[in-house]
Amino acid sequence: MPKYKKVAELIRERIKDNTYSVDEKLPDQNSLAEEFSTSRVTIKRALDLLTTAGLVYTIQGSGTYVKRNALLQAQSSIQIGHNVGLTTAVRDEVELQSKTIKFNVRFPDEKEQQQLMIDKDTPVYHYQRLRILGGKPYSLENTVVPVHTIPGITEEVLKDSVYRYIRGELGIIFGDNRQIVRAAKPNELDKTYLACKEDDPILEVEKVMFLKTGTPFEYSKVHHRFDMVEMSFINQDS
Amino acid sequence: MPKYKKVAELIRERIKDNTYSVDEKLPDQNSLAEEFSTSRVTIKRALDLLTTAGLVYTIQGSGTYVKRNALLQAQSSIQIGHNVGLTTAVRDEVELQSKTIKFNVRFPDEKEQQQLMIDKDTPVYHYQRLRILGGKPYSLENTVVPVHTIPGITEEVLKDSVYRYIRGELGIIFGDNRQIVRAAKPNELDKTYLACKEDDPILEVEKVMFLKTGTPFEYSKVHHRFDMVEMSFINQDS
DNA sequence: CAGTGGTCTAGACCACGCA
DNA sequence: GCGTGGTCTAGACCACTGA
Repeated sequence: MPKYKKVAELIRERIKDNTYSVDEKLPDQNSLAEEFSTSRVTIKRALDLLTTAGLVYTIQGSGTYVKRNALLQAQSSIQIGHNVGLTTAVRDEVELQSKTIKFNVRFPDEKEQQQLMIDKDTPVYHYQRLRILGGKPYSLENTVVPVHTIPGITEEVLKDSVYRYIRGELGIIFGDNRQIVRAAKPNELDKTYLACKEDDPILEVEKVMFLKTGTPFEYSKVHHRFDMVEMSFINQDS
Repeated sequence: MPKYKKVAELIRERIKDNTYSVDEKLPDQNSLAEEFSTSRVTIKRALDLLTTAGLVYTIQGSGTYVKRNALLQAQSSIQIGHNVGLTTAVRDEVELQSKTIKFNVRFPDEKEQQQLMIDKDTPVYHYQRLRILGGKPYSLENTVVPVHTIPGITEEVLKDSVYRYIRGELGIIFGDNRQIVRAAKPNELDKTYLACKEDDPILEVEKVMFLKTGTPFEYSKVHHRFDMVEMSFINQDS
């Protein structure tokens, strides 16, 4: 682990155990550089990490301060980018299952061509899966994946995790993803598989996943039961 | 503007106008340093910016490459952190209005105390506003703000923009915000003010806004008409 | 093994906050 | 004007890729 990350980790510990407490000013960068036997540039990089993580803020000419809400963020070690995700309103010990409703290969429609940056003659996998948590269905996935980007998807793979297959078996590295979230009315499939009543809303998530190289490799629309899933995220300041 | 930002901006231009095209390798950092009459460290910082912005990716030992989907991001100049927001499914020329339904001062309930990090004796403003776009109501805000953090809110301020008041009049700097998004059934207020039918879903956004210092200054729950608002965001890779 | 990106240093100068 | 953070440099060493 590079030194600037180590230093950031050490300072994070100090914030967590109140060595540097909320609203307090940290020692100046020169002092920190001396204490950690490093250069000021390295200290600056460490503090930048902590700033991005939402633990501290700096005022040029004044100093570096611990944020009022730092302790909320200080628990886990430094991980940025992982700040968005689905939260199921359920405990951990519950069993997660998948049931494949549909699995075939076809050509993409226009929207899929555009989102996946492929032409109309590029074959895609198309599958629908029902996700079940503790015996209760909670979301219905509808996914399209270009065959030439992620080859070798089988019903076996779908029973487990597709992402684990991509990362583990194929050794492919993920990149960004773009999502759009809406509220929607349930369609016939939702009523059938998610046991939605006529007036139960759906949380719809439309998503495009990219590889590190910027190649889109998955376009999906997922319908979630409104009473089992919510999405949370953090907006960084600019 | 610092040099590393200028360099980043110049490289972004080159990607945009195809001087460096998709999937292509950029010149190595030493060459770039020479060309821009700067040091390699500065080039590295510029490339880091572009990486964060999703335009390029690097492979140690190999080089820096333009992402396949770089052009989508290359249009606007470099702005990170602004990647999450509400999108109204409407054009620009339409008029935006606010109608204040309720405005008073009271003490916070338990949830509000916790979210705003205040105790039960700290007075808060509480207001509800209907947002109207081109004559059509599209969202209903329910907002709580501690009086001692943002003093001087009036009905006049509510008619305009509260954020403009905070930033402009009070000169206070915003920081992060945390949001949770859900689908929900409409309540009586929604039916009255948003003209929701019984089976029209609601997109509910619960949000806490923080100052740069980490002090929470606003806790809100906003109900959006499902057919007028969606939320989009980008997840960075880690 | 040559080329490339990732990290680190010591020292310098600038911009800003604050008294 | 002093103390602080923000930027920049030249040079060095290391880690990794790929021929």
